[in-house]
Amino acid sequence: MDPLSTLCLSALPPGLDPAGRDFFLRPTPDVAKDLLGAWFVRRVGGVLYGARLVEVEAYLGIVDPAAHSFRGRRTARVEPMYRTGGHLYVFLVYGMHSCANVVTQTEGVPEAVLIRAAEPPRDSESRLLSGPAKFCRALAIDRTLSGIDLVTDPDFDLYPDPAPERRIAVSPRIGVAYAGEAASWPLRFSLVGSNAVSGPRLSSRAVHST
DNA sequence: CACATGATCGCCT
DNA sequence: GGCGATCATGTGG
Repeated sequence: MDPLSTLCLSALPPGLDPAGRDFFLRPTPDVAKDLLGAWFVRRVGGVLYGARLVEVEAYLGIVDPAAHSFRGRRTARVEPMYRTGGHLYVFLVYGMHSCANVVTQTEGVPEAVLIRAAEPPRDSESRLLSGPAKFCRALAIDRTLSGIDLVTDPDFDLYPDPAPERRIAVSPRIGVAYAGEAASWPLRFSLVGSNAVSGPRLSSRAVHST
């Protein structure tokens, strides 16, 4: 069955405004934290689908050994990371899974936020998007969408949370052991208490208020 | 619950 | 040629 159908939205919660360009033209960890609680929405065949982001990671570009753009690497795959903030960068990992990033910062500064997990509109399938590849699968996102602009594309929108949750868990990024010291940088952010967060359950992690 | 493993291929050196 | 910004399934405690 079509996984998208479980993300069908009859209507968005009231009082939401789509993120404009400026939202994305800020330090990447700030954008990452402000993406928590945001609704990621797309339209397919006139129908609205979406989910609420609960876990993200910041990738800091040329100085970040875990980033695909480390040391300015610029290939066809990574090209969307060099565009202005608000674009989408999608790549394939392990030959079978897609992962989606929201590009940050101004044109030429290749930083991004990896979307790691989201909550579906109805709580019954709470783990459907609890991982970066599961998020992409559930929303039918693949590499053909790499490079689209979330700010101007009529079929995609991002609605930041107007009343952000203050309890944000901060931890090291997942799956980047190859990056040496950078593997321990505190660049993974998640909403405390969400059922949809990926990976090991939070237990004794640092919790931070913003 | 914790760990281990196989699947599968585009991307870069 | 080597290896992933992962997931589902399997085993054992």
